[in-house]
Amino acid sequence: MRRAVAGPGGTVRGPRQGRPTLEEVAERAGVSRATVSRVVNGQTTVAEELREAVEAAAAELGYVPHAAARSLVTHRTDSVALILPESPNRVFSDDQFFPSVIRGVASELDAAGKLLVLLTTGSAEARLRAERYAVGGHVDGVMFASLHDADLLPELMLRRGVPVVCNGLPHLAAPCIDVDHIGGVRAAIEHLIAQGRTRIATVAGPQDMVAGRERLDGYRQALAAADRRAIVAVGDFTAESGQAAMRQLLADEPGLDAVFVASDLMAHGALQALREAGRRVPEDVAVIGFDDIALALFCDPPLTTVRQPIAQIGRSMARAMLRLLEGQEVEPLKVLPTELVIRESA
Amino acid sequence: MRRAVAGPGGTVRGPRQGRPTLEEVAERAGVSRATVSRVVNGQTTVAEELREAVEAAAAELGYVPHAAARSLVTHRTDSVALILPESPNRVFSDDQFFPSVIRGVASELDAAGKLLVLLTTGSAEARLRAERYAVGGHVDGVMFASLHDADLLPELMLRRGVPVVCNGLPHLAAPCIDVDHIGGVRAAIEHLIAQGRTRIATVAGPQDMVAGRERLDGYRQALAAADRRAIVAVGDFTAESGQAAMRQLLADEPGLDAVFVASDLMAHGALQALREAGRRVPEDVAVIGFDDIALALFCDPPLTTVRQPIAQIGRSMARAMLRLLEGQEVEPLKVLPTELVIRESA
DNA sequence: CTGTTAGCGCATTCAT
DNA sequence: ATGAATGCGCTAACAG
Repeated sequence: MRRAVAGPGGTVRGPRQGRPTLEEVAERAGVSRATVSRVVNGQTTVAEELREAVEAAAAELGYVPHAAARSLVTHRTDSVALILPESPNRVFSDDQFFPSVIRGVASELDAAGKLLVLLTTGSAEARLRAERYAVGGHVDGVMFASLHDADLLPELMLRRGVPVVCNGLPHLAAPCIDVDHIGGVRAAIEHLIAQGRTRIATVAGPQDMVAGRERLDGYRQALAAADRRAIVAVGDFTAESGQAAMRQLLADEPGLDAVFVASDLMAHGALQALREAGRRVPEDVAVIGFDDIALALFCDPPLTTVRQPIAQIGRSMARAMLRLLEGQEVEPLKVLPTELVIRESA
Repeated sequence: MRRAVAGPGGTVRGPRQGRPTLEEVAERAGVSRATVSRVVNGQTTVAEELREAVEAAAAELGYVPHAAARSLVTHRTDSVALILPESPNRVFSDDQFFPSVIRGVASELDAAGKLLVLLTTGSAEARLRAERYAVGGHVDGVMFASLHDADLLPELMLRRGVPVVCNGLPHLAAPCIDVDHIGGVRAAIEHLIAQGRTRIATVAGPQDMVAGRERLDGYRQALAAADRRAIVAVGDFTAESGQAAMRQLLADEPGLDAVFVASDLMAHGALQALREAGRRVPEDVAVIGFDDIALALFCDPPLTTVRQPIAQIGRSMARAMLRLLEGQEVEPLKVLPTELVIRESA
């Protein structure tokens, strides 16, 4: 038995003390370190007899390879980071977007035996830490969810030779996964027009993000095609901002009879604002959201919305990353389909 | 210059190739590796002149310490794992529990400059990977959220000398953070009794978890104190199971006039079952949930529920882990308060 | 205050 | 098929 190293008050000092090493396994099995290494890494060039001896010794000692030592020589860690460019509070708020992306990524990496490291970069320090973390070789690659235009981290990582996969910033020399924002929004607007709605407004998302811009573009295009006038207010994807923007729209254009809101969370806020103003949905004002998160079902009335396959974004990002790490080719831009889900609000 | 290693098709092989090392920085700055190391690690015992030279050289080369190399000698990684003992699909589902715990953990670790590694252990392989990951020294410590009784991972890690903090399994030689389930449930039942409800049923949670058992205990205790009979069905914390259990209760005891449901998600299912059965809430049947996640507000009618401070569980776990890693004392069991939030369903 | 030296635990040549 | 030797990049004693 190895002596347990303990501090003054009996407190254990340092995480791991008596962890068995390759060398100890080798000694116990009566072979060289190299042989143990071969067995541990599943090479087939080892005599059955020795292999069994090594396996027995490893089991008895409870040997587990030391990650850092191994990664120091292999330059691989078998883990991948997912960077969420918001604060933890925002990432794990009511908005199901990030959790769903994480779910997709996690299940795909899980299946590949890779580990997921989550990093939020809502602050400048957090961004710096993430950079040092990734560049420091803690992970084999980095995935970004829902990027803002001004975020330099992806480029920086690319320059450092870190494999990168993006969501929300195409044309970046890194594979990008996104959805068909414009197509989805056009379907929504056309649905409103087909209903006979004439004054169709929008609550747009933040304009420093592709998702915000393209959903607004889709709205403008569909309206222009029908020769209608655009009525626009801008939010930041939060419920509060949706409520405020809806109030603004009602003030600007009291006669509006429909609104496309660029996220379900904002749509929930917009519904509140409409209720405050005494407008009935959908009789007076039709409302369509975007995302189709669980909340859409719980809205009153249940929200008609453009569904985007959020978890699928995560899965696709993970798969692209896995291919990248294998040195296989990856398509530079993958666009997933969106779909109008009609419920009661429009 | 180091030879760049490239594969056949020009594909880069292995993530990082020409990354500058301590040695190169030292050479460029005209000092020894040790001096560079001192500067990089912020030691004050370096002459101003040399320090500046080193910093300049490091900046020019874009030097970032190699995590594995450092951790190989320091035995520290500055990152901590949070283990979520469910599948990714369950962890990141409608239930806000895990996301909220993650949020609490992330914000606290963030502030301490530590990194968060998320591991889901919903399958046997995932559990094995998590074990090897933690024991392999990838992280400095491991936190468990919402443990099941039969989960051996915490004990296993403890035996391996990995610092552990738990939620959901007390008495385990590892600090445990939990909430006052029993107190919260008793308050709920007393509220129902004060309303004059006489036949009070419960949809209990899974009985292989402390949260499930204690919430049922609280219910039984409060009923016994009032000399009432217990009416019990069991779910697994999902909405579907809540709906099924509620149907069961209505079949078993058509005359019930109140139900305490051990999670908001199950309560949402129960409300559906009650609606199906034509019972009005709260007129015919009062409903109280547990958790106070966002969904509770969106229920129809808005759900009276026992609030537990979920994000606070995460924060407390993180703080306990940080203290553990500092070698400071940590209280073995921390119980956070719960609180009855009265809305319209009871 | 600085440089020299010696490993950390492992995978991987290269001999045998 | 196996073992001996080497080095990944870094920190920490130890001298000076």
